[in-house]
Amino acid sequence: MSPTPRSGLGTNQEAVRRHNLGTLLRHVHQRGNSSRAELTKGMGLNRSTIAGLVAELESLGAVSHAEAVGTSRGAGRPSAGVRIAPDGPFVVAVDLGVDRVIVARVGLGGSVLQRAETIVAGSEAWQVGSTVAGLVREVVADAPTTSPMVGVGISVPGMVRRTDGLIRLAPNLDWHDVSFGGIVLAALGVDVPVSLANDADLGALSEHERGAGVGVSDLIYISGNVGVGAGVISGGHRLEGAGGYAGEIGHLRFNPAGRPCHCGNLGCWETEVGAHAIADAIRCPADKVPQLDEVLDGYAKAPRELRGIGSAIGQGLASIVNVFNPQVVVMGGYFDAMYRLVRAEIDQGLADRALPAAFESVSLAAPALGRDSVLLGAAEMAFEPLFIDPVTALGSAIQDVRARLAG
Amino acid sequence: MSPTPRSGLGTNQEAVRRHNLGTLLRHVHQRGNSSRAELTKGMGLNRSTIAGLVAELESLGAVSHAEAVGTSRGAGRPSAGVRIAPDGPFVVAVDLGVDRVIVARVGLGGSVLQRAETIVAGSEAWQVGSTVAGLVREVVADAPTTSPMVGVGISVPGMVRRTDGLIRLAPNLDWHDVSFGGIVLAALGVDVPVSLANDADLGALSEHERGAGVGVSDLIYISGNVGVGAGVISGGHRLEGAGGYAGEIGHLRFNPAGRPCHCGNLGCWETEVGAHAIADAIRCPADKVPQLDEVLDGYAKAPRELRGIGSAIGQGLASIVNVFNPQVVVMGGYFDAMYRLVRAEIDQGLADRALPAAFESVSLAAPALGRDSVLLGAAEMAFEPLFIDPVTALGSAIQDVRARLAG
DNA sequence: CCTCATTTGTTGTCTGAGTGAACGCTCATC
DNA sequence: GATGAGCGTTCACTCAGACAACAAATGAGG
Repeated sequence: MSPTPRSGLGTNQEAVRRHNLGTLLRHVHQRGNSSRAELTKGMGLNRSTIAGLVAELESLGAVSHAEAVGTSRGAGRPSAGVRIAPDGPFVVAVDLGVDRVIVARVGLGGSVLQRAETIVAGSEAWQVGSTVAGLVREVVADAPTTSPMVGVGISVPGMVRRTDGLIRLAPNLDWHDVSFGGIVLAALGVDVPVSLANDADLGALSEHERGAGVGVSDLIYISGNVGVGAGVISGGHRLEGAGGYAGEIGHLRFNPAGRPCHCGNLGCWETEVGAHAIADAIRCPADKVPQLDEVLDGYAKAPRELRGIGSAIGQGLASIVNVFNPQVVVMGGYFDAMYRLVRAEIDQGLADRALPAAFESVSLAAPALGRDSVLLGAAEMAFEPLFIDPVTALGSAIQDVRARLAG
Repeated sequence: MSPTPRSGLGTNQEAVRRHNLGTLLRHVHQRGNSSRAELTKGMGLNRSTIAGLVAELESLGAVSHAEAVGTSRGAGRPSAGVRIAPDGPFVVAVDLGVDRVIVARVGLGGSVLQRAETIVAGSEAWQVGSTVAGLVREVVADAPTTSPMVGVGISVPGMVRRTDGLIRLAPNLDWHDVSFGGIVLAALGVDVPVSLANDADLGALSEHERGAGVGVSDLIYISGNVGVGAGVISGGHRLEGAGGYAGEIGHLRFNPAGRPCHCGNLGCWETEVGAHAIADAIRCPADKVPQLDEVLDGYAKAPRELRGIGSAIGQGLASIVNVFNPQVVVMGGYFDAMYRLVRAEIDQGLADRALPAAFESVSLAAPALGRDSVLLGAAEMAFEPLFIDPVTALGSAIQDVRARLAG
């Protein structure tokens, strides 16, 4: 009904079909299995049009027919079910952490079909790329040969250039200007669409799509890994920035009389609420900092030392809330644990410092997808081309992945 | 070619026509007078389709034919000109300042056809509404009777709720929860679409459309009025936030050991770089604070007292650049003058504190539309429905405005 | 001055996507 | 078991945009 005003391009009817096909598939992806009646209402199109679209997606192998699915509610002939095809398209999601890598095969609907995880040994990019390639081979091992692989989505704890996916800087991996997508592809020996993005951005994406922010068009995912970052969804769109580096909230000025930050400034927010600051406060050894979330989970009650940090989190969030006016702030990474432990301090800090208009409509939330937010966000990103143009995306997807990744 | 993925709705061919008609008109609005050949290239549609669209817009009275417009460049038959109709649709833009109101009648292409301005006497909302209504009557006095008025756009120095245009808080007018749109309509005695928004947001809009940020999809307009705010365009979209209050950068935490801010906190950025801080530094009397930009224009060279403020501006901008990663930052309001005076300090402060990745792609710019940025942004906002659906917008526009506003 | 290539406007036909109405199927309700 | 409601299916219809052919208007070159 409302095509983008910004592209400046006109719409022809080929584009209409693409859009409707993609939108239909997106609906199925979001709701999981659905029915044609639901889709008719959801898309505002005619019954017969929906029938045609579903038929085309069936012939593409993306969805399959299901007789009279679920419990019928009310009178009338039950609507035909539209099910995600069991041997339908999938993506591979990669969550690149500071000390471990998680790889998963994810189907439509966001279901994790297979997963593999390992500790990262060497920190050289090519080593990690080789490790990832091995895990990818693992997770596609049981994929039906008829299932096409649409793409690979990779989450990176650092800044990713949006034009080409170059990793500009991943401080905790000590990577600079690494073309990790190319490295992984080379290690796999195939050519598939690979997309990379910042971990916080992807956390926001998945929580928006199927987590704590469903139906919320303005949300922020605060990522607490070793560094502090944010993914922002505003008006339903990802906030990317000119280069793709938007959301670097860790380096907001917080206390100019504070400690030096690795970025060169004094008293960035990250120096007060980052993993190292928290670890110092609770005397957690430095080598356990990457698992800070698990360490914090070990506490039943908040040690006194964390209270001040809780206030600092709340006060920093206030700036963020003032600037972005989100409806939901999802506390990702170790912020989830922190919010459980020092909720009162965080809430108080936020209430004290946020502007009333922005404060009244915001709420803090735990990630509904738990620790899989970022992983599932990588999957969402990889699926995206499928919802823009299913025919093209499935055309460029690779078939019989198992065989082609054998080497 | 690429309809919005977010709306979730399907596209039917009625919507296609609406979109193409609107997009075509938007092109004409942006480029000013154009030619059918240009539009064919710009929209990626067929020649004959463009011809049909132009014909429909002509019959709607929005554009008119022009034979062989401009200088022909190269061989071939010269393309028919598509001109903005002289008696075409217009909007009324209102720039509500702290101490004055500017009202203008603005035509397609962003041309100011008539303008009126006055000092605001009383600060009661109904008084201001009455004043505005009077100015509106002035600026439509010479409008052709066949020219339809599409709507009224009002810029407000404060927070505007996006759902209904309620002014939640305009600190420098001392307004709380004022339905100013309704007040103006009541004073005018007609019913036209009225839209309100924050001044900084509108500055960003116009600078993006036809100012220093043409072709730039990520820009920030820093508004220096009495308060400090920002309008953000990201990925070509306005950043609004859940309630419409996004961009309140004046209350970013800057110096927790600093002066108290009217918002209740200590050391907000605004307390260091706001109009009152600058006025104090240069010993400008308090009653001249609303005209601080003009006061600053009186300086040929920066007094020493402004240098520290320049650094604070630069350092604060660094936080903003880190968070939004814009390509252009437009220095609106008195920041324009400040940038002329203490450019070195601002640049230095920004360079010192911004992250390299974000810093390398950003540039600061003066508002290309001068002091009309905000006013023209209000016009752009009011025109927006016309580019979404010209037929409907012109249908609900009011004809023969002069007569109907006579009372 | 004439011819040619080039670009665009104009016209009529065609394609294809979504619509809408008629009809039949399947359910819940009484 | 009759009835109504909701849905799938089919087919004719509408209409927006594409496409091809032709006409018109320019600049370049001889």
